[in-house]
Amino acid sequence: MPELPEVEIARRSLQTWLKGHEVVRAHAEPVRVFRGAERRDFEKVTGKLMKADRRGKYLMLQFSSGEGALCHLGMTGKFVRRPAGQAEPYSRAQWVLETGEVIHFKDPRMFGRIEPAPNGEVGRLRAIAALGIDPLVDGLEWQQLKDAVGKSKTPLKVALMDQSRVAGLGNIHAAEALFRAGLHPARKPGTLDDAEWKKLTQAIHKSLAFALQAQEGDDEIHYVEEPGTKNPFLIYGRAGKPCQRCKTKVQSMTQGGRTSHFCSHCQPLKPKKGTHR
DNA sequence: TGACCCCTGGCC
DNA sequence: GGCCAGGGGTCA
Repeated sequence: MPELPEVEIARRSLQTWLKGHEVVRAHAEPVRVFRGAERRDFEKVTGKLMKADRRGKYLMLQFSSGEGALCHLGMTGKFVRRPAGQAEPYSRAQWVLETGEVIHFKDPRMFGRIEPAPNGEVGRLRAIAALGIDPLVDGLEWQQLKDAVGKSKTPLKVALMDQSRVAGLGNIHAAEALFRAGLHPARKPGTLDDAEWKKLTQAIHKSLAFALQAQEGDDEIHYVEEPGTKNPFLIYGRAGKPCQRCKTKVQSMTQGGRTSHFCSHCQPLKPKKGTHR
């Protein structure tokens, strides 16, 4: 599931692939990915890639034609580079380079989104204006996290996934950060003390850094997996299995319509008295 | 603020 | 064969 790190990798890949090249033709399939946007406008998104920015899980691309695009990978969206003439399953949009190579936006489930817009408007679209702090672009200090999330009345994990507060965390990295910080996903944000906000901020940066370094120069993230498992994460997707730290059985619960995984021992709901401050 | 919906591959 | 995954938009 693309969260901030995967989108950042996509951004870097596009920059690499398009550097020194030119999109000579853009084509969009008649699919949901384009939502309300004029699909035909995508065909104007050509030329050299001038700028590739990311904010949260959104990519903002600007081209020398003057036309750009706002892209969201959704759950299964991905940019791939293929040789000329090679069919790509689930390709929803294509950029053809002067070399004949094709950059496909593939997205089997079509939760992704592409919105063509003139360069000057790409960064001002409503979806972008609504985003909160991006931990990589803006940096994220613990006071900022406390300000953005601390007043929320929703469970901590739900608040962390609220893109208008912190932009870029999804179900996986929110769960990972909470585990690293030793915080229960159902804690009320208002009950965290400063030490816990500091821990959580560090944990967010660590979780994102882990994902970004796991990628190592390739065009997609290859998480390092524990031997014998298919799951590289500390807590995400480990329901019913022993916690990697304390061997307590990992719990799962539904929050905001998403599954949350946590360890009731490492992430107690009631903060331990006297261990902080 | 929360429920519902979109969509389909993959897993049980 | 059926259910689950889930980001984000929309609507009550």
